[in-house]
Amino acid sequence: MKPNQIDNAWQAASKCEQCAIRHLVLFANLTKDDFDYLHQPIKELHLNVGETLYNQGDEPNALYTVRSGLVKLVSYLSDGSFRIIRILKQGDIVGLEALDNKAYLHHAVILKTASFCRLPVEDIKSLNTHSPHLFTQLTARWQQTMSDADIWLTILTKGFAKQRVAYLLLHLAEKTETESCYVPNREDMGGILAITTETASRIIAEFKRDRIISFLSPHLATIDKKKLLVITHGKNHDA
Amino acid sequence: MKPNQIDNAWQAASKCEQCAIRHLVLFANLTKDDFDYLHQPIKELHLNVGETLYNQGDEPNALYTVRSGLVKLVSYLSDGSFRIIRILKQGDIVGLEALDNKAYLHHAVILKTASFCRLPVEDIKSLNTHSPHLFTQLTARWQQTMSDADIWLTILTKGFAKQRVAYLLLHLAEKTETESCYVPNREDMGGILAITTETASRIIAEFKRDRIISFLSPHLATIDKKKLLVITHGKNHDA
DNA sequence: GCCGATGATTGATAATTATCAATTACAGCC
DNA sequence: GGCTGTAATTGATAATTATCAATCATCGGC
Repeated sequence: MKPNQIDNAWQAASKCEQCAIRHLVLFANLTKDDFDYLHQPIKELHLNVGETLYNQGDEPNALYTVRSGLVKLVSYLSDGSFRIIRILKQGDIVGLEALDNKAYLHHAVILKTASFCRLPVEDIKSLNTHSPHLFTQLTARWQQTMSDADIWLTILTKGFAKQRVAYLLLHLAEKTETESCYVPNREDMGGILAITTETASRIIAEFKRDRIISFLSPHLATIDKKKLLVITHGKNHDA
Repeated sequence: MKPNQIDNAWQAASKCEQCAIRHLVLFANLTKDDFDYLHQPIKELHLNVGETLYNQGDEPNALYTVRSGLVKLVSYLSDGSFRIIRILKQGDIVGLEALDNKAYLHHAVILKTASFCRLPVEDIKSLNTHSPHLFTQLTARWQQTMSDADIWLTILTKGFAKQRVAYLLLHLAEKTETESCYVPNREDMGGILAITTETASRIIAEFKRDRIISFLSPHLATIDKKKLLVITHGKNHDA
């Protein structure tokens, strides 16, 4: 290793330590010594809406921490249709499967302009071998991913399309700090909820008429959580 | 530690090393030395159909390897309905969330008489800290769990009830060594596919009439994979 | 062999959703 | 401002599924 490479790594490390969202990310409980095992500087990536972080089947050599923005994980089925497997937000890890040296399982596509930290697989592995601090976080991340998958299953599963849309909006609202909430386009909502674009559109249109949702911009809206919760719970018998 | 405890651990360890399905399980690539870190003997558990390995919310102090049988992971929703999150078979790990010290996320209920190895969380953690061999396997297991969850999502997601039932049967057939395949009762099929018991029943009855499935016993049947695959792909326009 | 209980099946009907086909809204661009 | 392409919405209809309600099978126990 050349000295300047090490310097770079150190720089990156010290940057990591000062990271504003460090409490949210994989490196949350590393010590200063642990950063020695990062042999490359941690690079930051910026991507715009519609761009791709990686594709299904790509050889995985890094995982990514979402610093800001939103990312969807998309899986294409044999019949050409697609499903959205999960939506990831600040602090989430994308591409955890890289650690298992398997090809990426999904396409990772930007929904809302996003920035990432790129964590090379080899560094993560060596860090894990030499220091025990990462393991706890990795465990927590896997855990997080699994329970997210469970929530996704629940959304898909619970009741009729209208209830599912309501549940999805509430779930998306949890992913935002502010009062406004990201609303996917109708096709993507269909891809998440296993309904057609038209059904998604009809329901959102109805919600708009009922003042349950108000759009501030094409993909940003405020929602009436109380009403949505009622809808989630079952059928409401009012006009 | 008392000598006899150590002896017990060693015994268990040497048993693990001779385990007939060791290539399938979490300890697949441990060395003899690694087993030193198991401070309790690995206990084996046998449970019958309908019995519970653990309940949602239980304090988790162990994970389990399925040695034989089938287990369903069940999650109850706020409205009293339930969903089956996954079905686990030989070699799979149950209760991986225990490593994160979180309560178990599901109920684990026996579908087909099963035996388990009980792996205490503390042992797994200490083993992981002291030896690098477990990490690879744990990674692989998490990975496995995630891609299983993906498949589950796909099953739930792809097309109409009939297609989903077909897909489920094919998936269950993969979980069996023999030609015959475990078929859940209609209520459980509903819990997996997010359809009603009646719909599940109608479809299975139709499959029976069409000789796509033939029951050998209430929960065991041979299936015509080719026909099921056709159904999976979309609608078939024959009587 | 009979009984009771549980699960599976079937029927009739209403509610929900997909499908096909326009139409409308809107942003970007010349 | 008009044009164009994309996304959203709406309508009409058929297909699918839920719901409610019986009926049928089967298995264990007596």
